[in-house]
Amino acid sequence: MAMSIRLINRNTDYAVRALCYMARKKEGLTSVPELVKSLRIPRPFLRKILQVLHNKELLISQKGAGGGFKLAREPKKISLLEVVKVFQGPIKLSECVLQKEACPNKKNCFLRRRLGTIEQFINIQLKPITIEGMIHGN
Amino acid sequence: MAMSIRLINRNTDYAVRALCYMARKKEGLTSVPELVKSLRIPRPFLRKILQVLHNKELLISQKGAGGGFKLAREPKKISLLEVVKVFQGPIKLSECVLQKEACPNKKNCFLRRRLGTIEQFINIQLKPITIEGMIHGN
DNA sequence: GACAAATGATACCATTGTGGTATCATTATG
DNA sequence: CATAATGATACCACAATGGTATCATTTGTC
Repeated sequence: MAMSIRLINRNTDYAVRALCYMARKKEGLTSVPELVKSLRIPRPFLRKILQVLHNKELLISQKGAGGGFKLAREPKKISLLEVVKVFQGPIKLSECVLQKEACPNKKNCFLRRRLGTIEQFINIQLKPITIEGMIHGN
Repeated sequence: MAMSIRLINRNTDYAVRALCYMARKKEGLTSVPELVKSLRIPRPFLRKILQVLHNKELLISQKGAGGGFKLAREPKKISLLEVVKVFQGPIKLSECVLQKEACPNKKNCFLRRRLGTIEQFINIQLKPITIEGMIHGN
C-alpha cells in the first residue's frame, strides 16, 4: 500500500550514472548508443534525461555524426544536490502540506521547525557529494 | 514541473490534526461530524483516515448513535513517526532506486551510506515528537 | 550534395500514488 | 424501530513518474 519515501528517483539515478560514466572517460564525447550499451538504460528515456542535463547546462552537446555529450564542468564541480534539484526540485520538507490554505499554527509551528532542521541536515550531507567523489567512492 | 520532496502528506497531516483534537479534549468520544466542523477536512476522506487509524490501533471506536473515536493510548505515547509510517510507509531513503535490479556498486555504495545517515537522522528527529508534544508546542 | 549519424524538441502513453467521493452494511442508543 | 454513528469497500480524478515515438535539425564523411 504505502510507498516508502524516496530521496533519489530514477531520473536522478540514471542522470548520475551517465555523468559518472562521462567523468570516468575524462576526454571526448559520449554518444547515446555508447551509454545505452554500458548503462542499460532505455534509450529514449536516457535521451530525454541527457537533454534535460544539457538544457540545465550540466552537459555540452555536439550534434551530427560523431556527436554526443560531455561534462560542462569538472566532475568535482558537479554536485549530486544539483542533479537532484534538476529532476526533483529543491528539497523543501518544511513546506506545509497545506500550501496556500491556512495552517493553524502559522509561523511558530513546532513541527515545521523540526522539518527545517532535517532539511538543513539533508542539504549539508548531500552538498559535498560530487560526481568526482562518486567515481572514487568517497 | 518537478515536485519538491515531502515528508508529510495530507493523510498524515489530517490524521495528526484529528489526533491532536482528541488529545486536547482528553475525555469522551469524538464523532466525525464534530471533527469535520472543527478541522474542515472533507468528511468522507476524514472517515477513511480515522478508519485506518482504528485498524492500526491508534484509535478506539464505538459504533452506533452517540459513537465516535478516542485515542487508544495516552497522547505522549503516540509518535508522529508512527502516524507517518501508517500513511506513508517507513522512511527508507537508502533503498536503491533500482530495487530488484542489480546496482553496480552493490554493498559498499558510498551514496547509500550517506542516505543511511540521513535516514537515521530523520528518524531521530521525528521519534521524540508525540501528539502530546504537538499540542503543547514543544 | 547525399546520406548517415547524431542531438533537439515535443507529444504521447501507461502505471501508480494521492486526494477525495459514494454506497451499503453493521451496530448501538433512545 | 428509527436514527446516528462507524466498518468496509469500491470507485473516481488528477498529477507524478517512468517510458516511448516521431519529426526536425545539425554535422561529418563519402
